[in-house]
Amino acid sequence: MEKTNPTPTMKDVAKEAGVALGTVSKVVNGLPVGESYKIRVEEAIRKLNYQVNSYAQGLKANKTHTVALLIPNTITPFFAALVYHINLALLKRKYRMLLCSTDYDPGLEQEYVAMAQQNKVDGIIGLTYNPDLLLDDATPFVAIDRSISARIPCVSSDNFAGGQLAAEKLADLGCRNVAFLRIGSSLSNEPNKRKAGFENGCLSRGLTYEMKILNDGEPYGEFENFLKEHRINGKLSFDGIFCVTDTLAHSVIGMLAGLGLRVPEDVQVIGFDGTRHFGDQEYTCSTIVQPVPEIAEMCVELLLQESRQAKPPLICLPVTYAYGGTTRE
Amino acid sequence: MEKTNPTPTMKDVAKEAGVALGTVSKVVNGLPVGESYKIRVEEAIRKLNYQVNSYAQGLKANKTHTVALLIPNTITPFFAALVYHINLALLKRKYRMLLCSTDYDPGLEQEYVAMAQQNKVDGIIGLTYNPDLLLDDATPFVAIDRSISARIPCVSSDNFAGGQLAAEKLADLGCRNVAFLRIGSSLSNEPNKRKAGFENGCLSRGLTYEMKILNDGEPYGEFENFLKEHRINGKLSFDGIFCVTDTLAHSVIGMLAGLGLRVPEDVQVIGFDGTRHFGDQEYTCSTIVQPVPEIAEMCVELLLQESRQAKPPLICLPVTYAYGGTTRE
DNA sequence: TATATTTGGTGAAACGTTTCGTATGGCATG
DNA sequence: CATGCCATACGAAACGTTTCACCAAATATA
Repeated sequence: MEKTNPTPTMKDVAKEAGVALGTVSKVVNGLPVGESYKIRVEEAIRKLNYQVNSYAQGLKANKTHTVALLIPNTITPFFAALVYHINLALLKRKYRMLLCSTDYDPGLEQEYVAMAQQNKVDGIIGLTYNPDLLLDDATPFVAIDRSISARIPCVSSDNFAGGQLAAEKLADLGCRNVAFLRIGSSLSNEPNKRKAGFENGCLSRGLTYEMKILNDGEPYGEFENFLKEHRINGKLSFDGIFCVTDTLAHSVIGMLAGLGLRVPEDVQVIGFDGTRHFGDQEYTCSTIVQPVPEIAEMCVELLLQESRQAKPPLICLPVTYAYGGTTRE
Repeated sequence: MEKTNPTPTMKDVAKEAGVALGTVSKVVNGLPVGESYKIRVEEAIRKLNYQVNSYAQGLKANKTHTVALLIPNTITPFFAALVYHINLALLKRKYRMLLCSTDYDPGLEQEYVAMAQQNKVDGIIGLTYNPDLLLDDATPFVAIDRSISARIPCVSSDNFAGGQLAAEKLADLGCRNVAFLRIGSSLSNEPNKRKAGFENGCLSRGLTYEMKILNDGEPYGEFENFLKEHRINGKLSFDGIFCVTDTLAHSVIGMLAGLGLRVPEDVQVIGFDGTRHFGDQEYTCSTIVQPVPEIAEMCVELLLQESRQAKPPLICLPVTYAYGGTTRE
């Protein structure tokens, strides 16, 4: 009578195949084994529908083939794209992904890090906002966008060059007076780099410019006031806007439409990130594109590479401009 | 001399505290232990910075506090919102989430399921498209949107009612001739339910209607043709459009603008999903809102509830209408 | 044919928990 | 003061792998 084992173990397979435990282990792990043994074991595995217990594996090998990703949320399109492409890069290397959505909460970030380490993931990729995140040095860590410490590698896009590119593009498209728009006083400093680059670009191209930080609470009212202050004889005193993110750009475009201003005829708008609908070729606005697939690939590569480098690299990837209907081209 | 143990175990803690292994285990798991013991153990844990090895735990208890989520991608806003809210619901119960992005690939879906089961996650939540997905009955499974088998509970929003609501809303807002738009011949059947509901609503309100499936490849050209066919004396023969998703609605609105048609003055547009930018109060278009937080909560609840019910429930959650600027109100 | 050498399968030990039968100390009872 | 009982800490066994020292068989060498 066949004894139906609910979840067969290596021992069961060994018995079924009439071989030793270690032999089964070798077959499972692809180590060299005599052909006849291999066949018998594989048959037994099929017959019993055996699957390795990766928790036993993890316990023994202290390796889990799992990486934790810390990210504020999955809804912001840039984050969503990051999650997607990091998942892809991990899948390619047969790694699994533990998703940790932190909501920008430093406490939660720390909690997730502790959990990830306790959970013995093989590494952590983090886009975090806790300036004094506590890391053990047993678990490799790669930061995105924000350098955490001198010991931690960091991958980001070239935010300064992006700001500069936006200014140059607006200048090329005929703008003379431009504005930089961002929301709130974010904890991160990419916006500052984008702003600095934009400023630099404006200066080198002789554009007059204006910087405006919208209040997080009610950007609409503030933006309207901003526009009123800059309207002379019914005409806007600027003809180009660089928004710190595409999301903000979308809002701004909506507000402009609500105020009877045409984009790109009256004002040209450039965003930042390179958001687009999935599978769609079209960008949702003219934008500075972050190379998300490359960022993802680089993070995973750095995280999983065998040799820790003495001096952790700070990678800065190039950005590009893409037309998305909110500029003249 | 203090021996610096790289990763202390329960045994180390026991030695440090001068108690037995089992006592440490009890303290760690919050089981009743004499107060003096508890204090000594907790002190030792702090001193050694001990953390439980959850792989040993998983091996022993056959419980991992981890749930796998299968979803086509994280970029489509509806999916992104699902991921976010399911993560939240899991976090509340101190569960972790293994994210499996499947790209609509049935093979990859099956692979992930096998991996999840092998990995001994405590359960799987899946929005999948493989009609003959193979599941073992050891791992609880909850389906989203698509009922997989009679043995598997399924959570979805009321797509039929949503379609109906869209028709009624358009009727209320003064439309007389409307169109239903979708892209491609998706494998899923929610679009069909939305269409059926819409049809039903149109009939009961006396609207004339038209159904159009846009080709996945080049929706723009097709849509333009569709419009041309329905233009009589320069005027469109319909005044309301119901799009099967918000994403499609956005594209359609862009196309309409490109053709010189005003939304909502010339045509009113209603989407489906309830997409909005993160933290923003505003919907990106007028839309039928899926109750994503409730869907997430329900999935997790069903998955983790102790008692498997004899007859797995098919949950159908109510949808609502929300104004987003692309209708009269 | 006898010995050295290699090849490759064997199975016990160990990874860090949880569990549970056993042992011990304290307290109540007669 | 002796006995019985209860509460609770103890620690060995088990979970399912991987690893490695050991051993048997097969081949090569003299």
